[in-house]
Amino acid sequence: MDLTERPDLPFDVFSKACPSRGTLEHVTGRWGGLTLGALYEGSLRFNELRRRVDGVSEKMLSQTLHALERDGLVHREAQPTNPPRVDYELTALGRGVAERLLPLVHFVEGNMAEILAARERYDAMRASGGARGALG
Amino acid sequence: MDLTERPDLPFDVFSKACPSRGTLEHVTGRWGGLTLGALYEGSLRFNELRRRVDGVSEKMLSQTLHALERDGLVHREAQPTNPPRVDYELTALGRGVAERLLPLVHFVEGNMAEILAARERYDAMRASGGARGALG
DNA sequence: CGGTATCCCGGCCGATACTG
DNA sequence: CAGTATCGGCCGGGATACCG
Repeated sequence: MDLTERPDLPFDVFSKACPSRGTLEHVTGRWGGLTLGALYEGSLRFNELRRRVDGVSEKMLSQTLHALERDGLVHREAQPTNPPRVDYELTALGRGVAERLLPLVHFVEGNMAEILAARERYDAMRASGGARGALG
Repeated sequence: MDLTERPDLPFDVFSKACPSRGTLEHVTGRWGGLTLGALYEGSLRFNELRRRVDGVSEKMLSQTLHALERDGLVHREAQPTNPPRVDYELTALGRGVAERLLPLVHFVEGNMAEILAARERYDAMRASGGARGALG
C-alpha cells in the first residue's frame, strides 16, 4: 500500500486552517490518547478512568472527556442515581480512532529500547563535541 | 485481532513514569506528526519542509527535528557546501512510526465531516440548555 | 540556505477548595 | 461519586533579530 497517496478529500491536515489538526490534537494529546486507549478496553466510570490513566488530574480528565465527547468519539451515560453513576464508552467513531492509535502506541512501546539507545548516542555525540564520525 | 492484549513489555504507556509518553508526544505533538508525514513522502530540505508543514515557524520546526533526530526517527544529512544543504529523511524506525501514524491521520481527515457534525450537535445541546433528548 | 538567540504572551496543567 | 471554580506556575510556541 502507498500511504503517500492521499484521497481527494475536502480536508488536508497539511493545510494550516484544517480543522482535523484540532481533533488530532485532542486524540493524540497528552491525555487524549491514553483516555481512548483505556476506554478501548471497555466502558469505565470517571474515577476508574482516573486511576487507569496514571497521573491525570480531575480537571484534565474532565476537560479531555469533554473534548472527546464533543468530537463524537466518546459517549457519556449518566444515571440520575444517588450517588451518581456516569459511564464513559467509545462511539463507533471513537473505536475507529482507537484502532488506529493503539498500533502506534504499541509500536513506540515495543521499540522504546532502540529509541532510548538513539538518544544516548545523540547526547554522547553532542557532549563529545561534534558531528564527526566514529573515527573522531 | 485483539488490541487490548498487551504484550509483556518493560514499557507501559499507562504508567506515569513511562518514557514512551515523551516520544509519543514528540511523534503526535502539534508539529511532530506533520513533520513525519511530510518526510514519509521523501527526503526534504529544511525550507521545503517548512513550506510543506503549513504554519510551522523556523523555531518549532528546528526544535521538532531535533527531538525526532534524538529519538532516532529522523536522519539529518548535512553537506558542507556553500550555500549549505541539509537533507532530512526518515530512519527505518521513523518509517515504522509514520506507517502507523498516517492511517490515524487519514481516518480523522476522512471522518472530519462527521466529527464537525458531532460538535454542532454537542454545542446546540448545551446552548439549548441541557441533557434532555430530542423531545425536549 | 539553514539555522540560533531573545523576548514575551496565552493557555496547559497541577493544586486546592467547593458543590450536588 | 462526579464533577466545577479558581489560582498560579511553567512552558509551548509565535515574532523578531541575528549568524555562518
